[in-house]
Amino acid sequence: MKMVKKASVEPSQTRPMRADGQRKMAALLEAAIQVFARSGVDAPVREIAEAAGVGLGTVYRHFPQRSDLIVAVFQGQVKACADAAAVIARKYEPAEALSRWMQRYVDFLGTKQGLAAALHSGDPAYSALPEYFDQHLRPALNGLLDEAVRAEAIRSGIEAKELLGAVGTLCCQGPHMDIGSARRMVSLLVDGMRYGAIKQEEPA
Amino acid sequence: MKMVKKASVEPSQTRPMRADGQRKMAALLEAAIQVFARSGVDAPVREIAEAAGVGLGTVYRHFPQRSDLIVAVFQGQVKACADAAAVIARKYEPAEALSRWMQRYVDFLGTKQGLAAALHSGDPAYSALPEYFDQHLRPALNGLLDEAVRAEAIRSGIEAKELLGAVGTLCCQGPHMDIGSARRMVSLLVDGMRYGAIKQEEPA
DNA sequence: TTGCAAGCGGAACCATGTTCCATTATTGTT
DNA sequence: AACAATAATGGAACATGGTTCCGCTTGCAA
Repeated sequence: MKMVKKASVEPSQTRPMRADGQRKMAALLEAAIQVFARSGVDAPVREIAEAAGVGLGTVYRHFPQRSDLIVAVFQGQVKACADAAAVIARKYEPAEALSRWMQRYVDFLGTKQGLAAALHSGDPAYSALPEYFDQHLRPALNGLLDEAVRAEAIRSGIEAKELLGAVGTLCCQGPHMDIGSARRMVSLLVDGMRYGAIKQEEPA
Repeated sequence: MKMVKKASVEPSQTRPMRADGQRKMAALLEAAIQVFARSGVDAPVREIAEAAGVGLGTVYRHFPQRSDLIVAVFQGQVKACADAAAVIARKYEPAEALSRWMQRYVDFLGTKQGLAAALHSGDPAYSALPEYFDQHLRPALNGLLDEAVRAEAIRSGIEAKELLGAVGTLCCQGPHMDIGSARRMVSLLVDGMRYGAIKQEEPA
């Protein structure tokens, strides 16, 4: 059992991807990044295939579901967003940290045309997305939430999953996608949590 | 110039709709109500046509855009929701009235599978919806908002349109559409407005 | 060099929204 | 009552976009 070098994505216990396969996959990822940025995450698959100089079948071979492609493209940024929580928590007091991280998440979603919408579409083609996001972001948010509650800066009893979902929906105001509006509404949401805090602070 | 009886929808300054036309239109509306309730507002047009025992062409003759059909089906309920604002305002203090009306709106949107999503989809087929909703609901909400601000129960500077949009998005959590979650998040939003009020009340 | 499984391309299929037009039905007029 | 004008109908046809399928090609190990 020789361990040949593995491609970034490989089924365990099996041979590594063929060289040309890896090449196409990389081209696909590259193209998807471009196309998603230009036309949003709901760009036609054909468009991505063409941009990558690849057949449709090849797209589906590497990314059986549309959402697999999206996850592949954004996983780095999702992780970065999750990691930002700890950094922010170190710099600010709990409630402020929570607020800032929420805005950080808004900034991420808000600049990916169609991502937020896809996240909540319920379209089976995107089914893997909510799971992926929740799995990675919930722990991060939960940490911030716990600290803020412990500091009595916000009310308790808020579900991270619910909050995450709310931010996601607030970021999908159609195509006009006014990120400023999303930011204001999320800010209102955070203030709502402060309103029920044990220690009632003076609002700015 | 004899005023013949007019169909519910008729271009001004023109002959009334033919008798069979009115019949089909009524059947269509009837069927749409059923189908929307059963399969959501994004049900295939063909399904509605079939349910009404009508050809596809007939659907598009009476409702050139998909959204026209939706508006026709829900206009009564939208108006009722708008009218509820005045009633509620008479019964409760300003902030409470605002809160209750917002929940009223959530209840409306939340029980119409897919309506909230359509409202924010940006899909040109639904383009008339946001306009219609905004036009009818904004004045209602503005009244409540003004009173609450005047009573110094909430902060000022909140845009009714933005708030309406936010509630709409919060109501489209995919198909699972947990109305409880939407209610909690909207409640948080309202509390957020209270947090910035001049007179800071004691939270419950 | 050669055999074969991995990988490829894109035609074909399905679902859905929308348009078009030959056919049918209603209605005011004669 | 018969007719002409035209409103209204139904559904085939077109467009778009996701997904599947399969015969051909190619990298790789023997």
